[in-house]
Amino acid sequence: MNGQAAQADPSMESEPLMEVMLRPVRAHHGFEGCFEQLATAIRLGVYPKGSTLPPERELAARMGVSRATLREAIAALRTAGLLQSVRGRGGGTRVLALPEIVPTNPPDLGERREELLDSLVFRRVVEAGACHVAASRPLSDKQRTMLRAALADVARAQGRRAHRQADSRLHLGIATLTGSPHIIDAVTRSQADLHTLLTAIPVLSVNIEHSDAQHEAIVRAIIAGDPSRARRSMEQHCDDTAALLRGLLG
Amino acid sequence: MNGQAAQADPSMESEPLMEVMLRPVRAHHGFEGCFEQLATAIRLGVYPKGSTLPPERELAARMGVSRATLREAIAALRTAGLLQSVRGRGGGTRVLALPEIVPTNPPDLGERREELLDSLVFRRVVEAGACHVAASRPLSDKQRTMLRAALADVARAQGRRAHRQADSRLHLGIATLTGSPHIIDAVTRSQADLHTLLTAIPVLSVNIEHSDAQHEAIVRAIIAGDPSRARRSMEQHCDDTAALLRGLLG
DNA sequence: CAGTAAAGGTCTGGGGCCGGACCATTGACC
DNA sequence: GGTCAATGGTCCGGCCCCAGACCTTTACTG
Repeated sequence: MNGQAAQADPSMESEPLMEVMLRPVRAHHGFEGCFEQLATAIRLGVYPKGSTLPPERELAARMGVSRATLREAIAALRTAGLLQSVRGRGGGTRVLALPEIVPTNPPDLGERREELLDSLVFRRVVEAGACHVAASRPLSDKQRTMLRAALADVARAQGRRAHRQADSRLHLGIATLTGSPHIIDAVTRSQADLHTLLTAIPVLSVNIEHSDAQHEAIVRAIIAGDPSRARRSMEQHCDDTAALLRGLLG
Repeated sequence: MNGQAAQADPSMESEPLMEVMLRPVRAHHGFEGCFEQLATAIRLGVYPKGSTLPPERELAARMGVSRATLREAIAALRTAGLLQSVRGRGGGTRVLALPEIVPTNPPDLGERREELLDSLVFRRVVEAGACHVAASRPLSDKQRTMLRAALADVARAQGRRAHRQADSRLHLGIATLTGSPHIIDAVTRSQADLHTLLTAIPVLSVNIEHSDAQHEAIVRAIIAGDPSRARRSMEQHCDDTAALLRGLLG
């Protein structure tokens, strides 16, 4: 990189900042972005098996792409066997199946190791922050009920996939309580990044019981309106999960 | 929105989650994204007046766009009087001037009020989280020196704009210490969102002194390797800044 | 049973963006 | 002074994506 002009502050080691400041723009990837988001939403259980996506025109508007581009992404998901489209009134695009959780190849994990470790760090920041914010806000009865229901769903989920999805919905549900689109977006992206890796955690009784106890502590702190306790509980939860995952990453 | 199929969990109020889960893909906005990022980098002082941007080919690769698209964004910034290009060896694209900070129209602020309030909430989460992570890591002498230098730059900055830029560089500098691209990205976006609004804070002696004292506490806690104190100090700093800004937003 | 609304399906012309190749300028080096 | 490398500048064919218009299907309603 060329040296800076004289006016630039020499005491500030800003090259690293210049390095990281300009990042990929994500232009020209409408199809890819659509496909990824829809697959992630289905995978995380936001659109469970049997549910119907919003109508195409509405979805295109919400995602900020043309209907043609959206339709291509939906076509690809249909080809993959995840979606089914039915035309006519009362029709729509329905979730047929959940995406296969492909156990990632060790070399692939190796390639993505740094990125996944970064995602773990970021997850801890935003999920703990989300808990703090959620516990700071007055919650409606409806919101408390939603939270308790999501917690109960995790406890009674059978099998690795169902448990993973219920877990994701609980974490995402907490994020929605913050009322902050930025936080929701950050938690969503972090969940999406780590979903496959989180699914690799062995669903052993002892792990589940520990995890369930931590979830309960988090939910209780949020409902009690105790921001510090909510954050600390989530930090502990993220730390324990991260310890397991770091074992997988090597 | 169409009702869900029978299998969908009725106890989970997931409509809000479905609402927020799918967000704009940002397709087909290469030029816009480039322009915005470059203008922000200049505005935040990452590329100060007189400095040279990386060569076009390198910049295009880093931002993941074609050189043609990047050149269009640079051309627009040149037309705006911010950049100057010189061809030939030893040439390059130099920063001529800083973007005008246009004092935003009250109606505009009103339109963006919710978004800016959200950015304040998000800022608190990611900046406090960044401090926590930065204070948790072993820092090199170089990094400590960078931090102290950035702090000194804020203290000696003259005038609203110079002070704002030095302030941004300190916050961004802290983010770089985390070593986490996700955190750096989040802090960058949050700084970019709030930059204009933060510049609107009156640069009164009492405000500056208070802010400087808080900055010092933050830096001291990070250097001391005290994550909780670093986070709390940044939370306090963000809260005090937010209180001023909420006054502006009404 | 006809009309209507709500859904998906198809087609078209045009702009945005891409990757690559090549040209022109400038300064360092031998 | 010629060569070379490092920079910006220009051009081209092609793909992605867009917005809109219009068609077809399906189920509800009066």
